[in-house]
Amino acid sequence: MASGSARSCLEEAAALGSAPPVSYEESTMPPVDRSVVADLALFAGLGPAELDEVLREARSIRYPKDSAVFHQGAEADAFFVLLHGHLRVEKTTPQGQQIVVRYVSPGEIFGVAQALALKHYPATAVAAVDSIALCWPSAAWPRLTSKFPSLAANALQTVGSRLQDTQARVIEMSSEQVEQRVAHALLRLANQAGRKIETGVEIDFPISRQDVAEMTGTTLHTVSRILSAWEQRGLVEGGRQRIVLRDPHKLFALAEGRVPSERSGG
Amino acid sequence: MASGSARSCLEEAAALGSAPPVSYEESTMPPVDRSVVADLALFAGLGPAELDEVLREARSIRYPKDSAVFHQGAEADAFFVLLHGHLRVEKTTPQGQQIVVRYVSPGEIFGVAQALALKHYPATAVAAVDSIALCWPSAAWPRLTSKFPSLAANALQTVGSRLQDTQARVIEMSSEQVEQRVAHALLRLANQAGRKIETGVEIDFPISRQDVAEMTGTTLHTVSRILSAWEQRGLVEGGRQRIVLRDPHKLFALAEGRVPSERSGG
DNA sequence: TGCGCGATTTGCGTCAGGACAACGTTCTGG
DNA sequence: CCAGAACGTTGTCCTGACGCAAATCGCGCA
Repeated sequence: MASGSARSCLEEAAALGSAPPVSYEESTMPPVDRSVVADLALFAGLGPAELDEVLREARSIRYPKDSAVFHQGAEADAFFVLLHGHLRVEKTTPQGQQIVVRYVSPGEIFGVAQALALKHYPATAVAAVDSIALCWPSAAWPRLTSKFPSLAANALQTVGSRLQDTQARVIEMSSEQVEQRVAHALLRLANQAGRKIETGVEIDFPISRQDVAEMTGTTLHTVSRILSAWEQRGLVEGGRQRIVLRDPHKLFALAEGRVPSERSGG
Repeated sequence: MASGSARSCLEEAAALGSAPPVSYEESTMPPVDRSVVADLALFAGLGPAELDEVLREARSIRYPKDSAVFHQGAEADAFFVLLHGHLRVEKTTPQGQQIVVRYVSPGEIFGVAQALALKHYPATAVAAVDSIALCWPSAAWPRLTSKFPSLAANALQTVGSRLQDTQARVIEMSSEQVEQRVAHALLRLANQAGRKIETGVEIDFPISRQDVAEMTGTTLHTVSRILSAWEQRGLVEGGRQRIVLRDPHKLFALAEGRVPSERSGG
């Protein structure tokens, strides 16, 4: 609900185009240096000159923690690549319940609604920590992809792997107990945003029990209970909006189905 | 497990190329006439000549009911477009449980694993009724998309809308009761494969309670109970591997959350 | 340093829905 | 026409997870 204080991509662009006294940086500073994106998967296969051409239309925008990059239902006027930070992508059901769809990590393309023939963003993206993203107007997408087919191919792969993830999640929700789903969710988070510390792997951004509940289709109460039990067994280490996996291997075994949670039997 | 008796796409192609006494049809018959695919969304934007070029590499294959088009885990050596019939796409969990991922309707592209950078099919596709599909070797995909960028764009939209559907399903499973999920599943099926008959809308292919259970993450027992209750209330009409929606509107209301199932309270 | 709010923990009651079991019904093949 | 199998229906029991509610903790801010 805290509507972002950050300007949207198009507002930036409009300001750039219309402001009569164009400042030095705005007129001549390349929006982004290609070194920061040269090895992103999305741009694999593009030469330096081509990269510059693509980046010429981009703007770099900073999103403070808890600000929204875009809102569910808003007109999809831009697409993005995350450079730094982490975003939480969430959907709200007609009944008002929120669901965390996924987290975006640096290097990922997101908000490509226009490429999927959507006129509006299907979800809301919120900065979980201070973040920086590149941003292009949606109108640039057809032009860029027709000129650089590898962009479309790479985007297709990205969307495809996202589809795989989402289907995996459907399967988890169909076939697994809550405890296994939570384990899977944490492992996935650690995998894509884990930071190795002495006592294990820490998830690199603030995440509440509520967030985990919204990722796994359960309630914060249940998540809290599960994490408490795991903490007693030395599997994880909790804290305010903080989770450390102390024994990812054992957690994985638990996620896979064996290793009963509490039961004495077996 | 009934491994299809149908030849795979590549076996067909190999047979075509290597069989010494090439028969008349095999050597000269165009694999498919463009009239049968001219108005498929996938090929929107291609001229007749281009269409012919794309179709030149395709083969048309018939899949009898219950035969597999491809198996989960098999090498992804082809991609397909369904011309006629209906396919059930299912995944098997490591624990052996099966999940129905979706149904494929005529006109849809499927099995594009290669485009998503997968070497193996992530799911199994089985003909729910006798079906016919066009089939291209996976190797043709990069060539075709680089020559006809609209193909990639269209595929991206297809995969994107599939992603939307899957996410919608995740949200349903997170936030809805079993009964609502079953209602949603039936409405979706009716929507994409419904046939209007006197008493309502019939789902156009054989579908068992087990199948519905695998779509909604529940058990066939629960599905059976729910359908029985609905039948008593005149919402649906059952039968062996057959479901007719007699009152889609009321079913929709039920799926949306209001209209309690049984409760007497108000 | 003390206050206040949001995050977290935890106990308890309840119930939807899964497990088990038995039976009825409709196809299929000989 | 009959046997057998696959599909579907129903009843009973039981458990895991949700809802409610209250206590507690920890961080940020003044």
